[in-house]
Amino acid sequence: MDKKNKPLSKNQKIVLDFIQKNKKPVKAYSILSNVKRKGINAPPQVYRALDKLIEIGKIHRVESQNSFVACKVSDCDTPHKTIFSICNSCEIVSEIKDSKLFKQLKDFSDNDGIKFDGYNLEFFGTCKACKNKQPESTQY
Amino acid sequence: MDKKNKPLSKNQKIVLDFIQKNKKPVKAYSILSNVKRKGINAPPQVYRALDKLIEIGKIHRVESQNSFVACKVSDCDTPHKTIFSICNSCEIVSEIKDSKLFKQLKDFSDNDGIKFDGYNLEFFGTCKACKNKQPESTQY
DNA sequence: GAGTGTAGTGTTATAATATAACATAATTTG
DNA sequence: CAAATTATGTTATATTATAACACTACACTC
Repeated sequence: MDKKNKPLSKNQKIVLDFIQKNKKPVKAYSILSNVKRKGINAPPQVYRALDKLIEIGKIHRVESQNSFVACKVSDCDTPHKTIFSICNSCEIVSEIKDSKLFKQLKDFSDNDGIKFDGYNLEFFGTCKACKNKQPESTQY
Repeated sequence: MDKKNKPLSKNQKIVLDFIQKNKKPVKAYSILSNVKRKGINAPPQVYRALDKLIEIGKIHRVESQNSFVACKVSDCDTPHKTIFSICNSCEIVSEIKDSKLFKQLKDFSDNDGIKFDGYNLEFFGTCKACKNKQPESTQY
């Protein structure tokens, strides 16, 4: 159950390192080309590491971008309980921590009374920085 | 502004028809192979139709599956305001209508006070039918 | 109704994302 | 240490999506 405390393998470390260095989400093939000099040669090596890192909650997949981002939530040891905001303009992705929303999503059940194991929520909009850059746009 | 009332083009109709016939989300290349006899020959023709249908809210993209599903919400004329439940076992996708959750997501703003233009929420779990099929699994 | 703009179509080629399959090595774990 | 599990390395290929270009259909207006 303490998957997250298990030491990472060599390739997993290399891939995680690279993702953590980046502010923005990174693509699988961008990872690949950037870690080639560390001995990772082919896509499967990257994807395997990604799968494992996702499984233990160290990174998340940004579904709408096919990209990967390091988890910013300290106690997040599971996948699929994620809330992101994504800027349509600069594509910056932020992980949202909102305990009210967390709780709501965790407790949500559908019409059949089914509760869910996980969720992924992605908000789309224009981030503060990008809004300031384009004051001429019809904001209101 | 009444994009949704504009008549669909030939290819848009063909693609929408096929998607609406299917209970489950369909993949782009599955659409392609199924509408070849209607004169759609190549991926770009499918993807263009999909893009437009998404834009006018007739269909939605299920991000975690790279698949497409017809909109079940009658007055949904915009993309990116979607809530789905997805069964991990049978991959059935249902569009969730929950006015409380709708409102919450619509009104949500982040720490910067930024409101968002849209969102996509996907819940993952096991649907009722699949739970009944596997009563031996550790449910509780 | 000729000119112009916009949206749609058809086609070829290719880019970008992801996995199958197989052989081998390293590491737990009973 | 034997067995089982996990990770690695590699080649090939599957899947998903778009670029680029030529052409057509229709709507609008002058």
